[in-house]
Amino acid sequence: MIHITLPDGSVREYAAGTSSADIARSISEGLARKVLAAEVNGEVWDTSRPINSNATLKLLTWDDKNAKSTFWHSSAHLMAEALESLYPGVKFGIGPPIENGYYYDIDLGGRTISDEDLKKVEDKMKELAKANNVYKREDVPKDKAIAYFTEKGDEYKLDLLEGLADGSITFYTQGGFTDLCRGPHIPNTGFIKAIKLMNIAGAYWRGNENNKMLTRIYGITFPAQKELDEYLALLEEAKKRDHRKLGKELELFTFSEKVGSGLPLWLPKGAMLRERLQQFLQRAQIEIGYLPVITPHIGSKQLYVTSGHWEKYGKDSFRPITTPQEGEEFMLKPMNCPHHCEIYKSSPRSYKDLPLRLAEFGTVYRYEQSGELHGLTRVRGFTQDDAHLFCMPEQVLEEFMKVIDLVLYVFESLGFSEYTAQISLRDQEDRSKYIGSDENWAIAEQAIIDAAAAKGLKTVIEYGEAAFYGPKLDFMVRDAIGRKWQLGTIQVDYNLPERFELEYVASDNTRKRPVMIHRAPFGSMERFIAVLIENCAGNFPLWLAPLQVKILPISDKYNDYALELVQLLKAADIRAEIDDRSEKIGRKIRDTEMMKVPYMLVIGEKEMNERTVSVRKHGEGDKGALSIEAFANEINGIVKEQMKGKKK
RNA sequence: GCUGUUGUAGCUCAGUGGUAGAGCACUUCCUUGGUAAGGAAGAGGUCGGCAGUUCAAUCCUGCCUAACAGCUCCA
Repeated sequence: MIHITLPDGSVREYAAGTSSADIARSISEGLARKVLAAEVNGEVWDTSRPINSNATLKLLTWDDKNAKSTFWHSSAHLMAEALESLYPGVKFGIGPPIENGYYYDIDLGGRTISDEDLKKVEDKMKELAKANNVYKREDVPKDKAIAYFTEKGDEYKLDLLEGLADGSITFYTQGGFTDLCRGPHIPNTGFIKAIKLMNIAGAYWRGNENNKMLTRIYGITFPAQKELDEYLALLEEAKKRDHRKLGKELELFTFSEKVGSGLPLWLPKGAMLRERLQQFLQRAQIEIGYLPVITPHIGSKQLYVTSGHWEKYGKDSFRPITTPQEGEEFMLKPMNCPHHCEIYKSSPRSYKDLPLRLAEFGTVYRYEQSGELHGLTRVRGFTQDDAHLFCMPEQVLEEFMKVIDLVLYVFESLGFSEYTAQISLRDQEDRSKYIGSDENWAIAEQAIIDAAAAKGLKTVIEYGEAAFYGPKLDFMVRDAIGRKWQLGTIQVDYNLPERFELEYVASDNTRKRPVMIHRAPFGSMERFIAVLIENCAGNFPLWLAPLQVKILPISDKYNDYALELVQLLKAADIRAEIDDRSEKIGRKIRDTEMMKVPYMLVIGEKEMNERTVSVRKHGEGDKGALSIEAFANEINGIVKEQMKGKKK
């Protein structure tokens, strides 16, 4: 007999060789029908796999992350089976589960597949799913495995087999399809009730652009139709919130082919929003000792040779521009730090001056590959809410923690309550892509880990994600519909001070090297606003709304009173406009609602005579009449409340 | 950058080997209407750009460009 420990701590006794499916059945039939996989001693297994010794067991159902992965991985096999039956001779790369669904990379051998074909594949999958085919696991010796895929002519699987040791190779078979796979899988295809193939894309074999490009088909499946419907509804919602769509509709920003791709043009409403944000952060920063500086948009190429950026990114940057007479080379600045280093050097620094915190909303230009450009989240010209903190080594930890406080304050103020922090460290194998001494890297990495721990951040560590000059702490926020975005960043840098030979005079009158911290709570104004738009679906909080109040006269007769109101509200620091078109009130309301203006004031005979306003709130409707003063006070009160704790 | 898809009026989109259409927006006029689209008329396009095939190209072919999806990249 063996002892099985369940998550609640209870221990049950079973015969050796009992499978987790059997155990599930022994608990309840209902549970058995829902179990997709099992976590045995922390490892995910097929439910049919016999357990031969004492173990801890967690039965995994759909709501478990690992169960979903297993489910989607099995779905990838199902899709492969469908593809093989529809397109004989098709070869398979890899078919893993991903965050939402799965994909399979396939080589169609010169054939192409269209969106219409996907429907056929989908139908075939549904048909095969209904057959309730069992996923059968089989240990296969390496030579047999090689023989199988040689016979099949699948060079990709053979390529994969090369990296696998004999004795560790398993095949899974369901229906008529056999695949090289380490598993695990769900019990049978019948669990897959709802299937949707999402899209087709190209992907290089093993992600290397020198290799052949395979066709990648993305799909998602669910154990019930209802869940698929919900997922598709979520996608619809995401589409509605897409900042590119809302940015156009709400007249926030635009792009012009003539100006150039990746170069956003901020329209008046977008600029208003952006300036509100900038002012908000700038005030917060001044309060905690930051000093605003301003530097030009270009800098001598020598500046970037010194910084190391030329060597590292020179060939991927916009080409230098030259002076006509002397041929002197200048770069569009790809970052602000070298300029700030020179500001540091503009005068001798004493330990008493440190930390020196230089802040600039600095616009930078980076050549991003054409295929990378995406709305406001990836552009070629953008403004960083940048600052560089020059401090003594012993101040790093405290400064770093203060920055974390600032970042969290910014997130909270803007409604991002769910965030995670990623500590990005050096690649442990390949250190050639980084500059700077091992010793300084070790110190910097430790400082970040300590600061994050001291602030109680929940963090994940990613190796190989560091910048070339230093480790980072990146903040990822989760938006209203669950998508993750990288925003703020904090980076420790021992390298630039070295390259720029920055110094300060210490208390013992020796010259010492300061440490730099780069940080940007928003990251970039562009990306942050993109995420903000999607998070609030364009319904900005009142303090940020480009236009706060639209005044809607019932007819032309009340335009004068409406204009007077605009002046009164503006005097009260409220952003107001009039809609003086000769349209009916219903039309004016509709148009204003569509523009997501927080407040509408309906003005007619009654309001003019009584010197009141009829308040209508966006998305809520008629709120009744108020005196002008009462309304202005309400607006200012709400803004004040929203700004509470915010440094205004 | 790579693969695929797309590019028609300010916006959303029909359409055809014989030099183009809708709705909304816009302009003017009528309407002065009380909480999500009042009516009429008008104006607006070298059908993304450049070549080629053709008697004839917005439509077919090639190249370029931009957007979209994904890959790769991101100081």
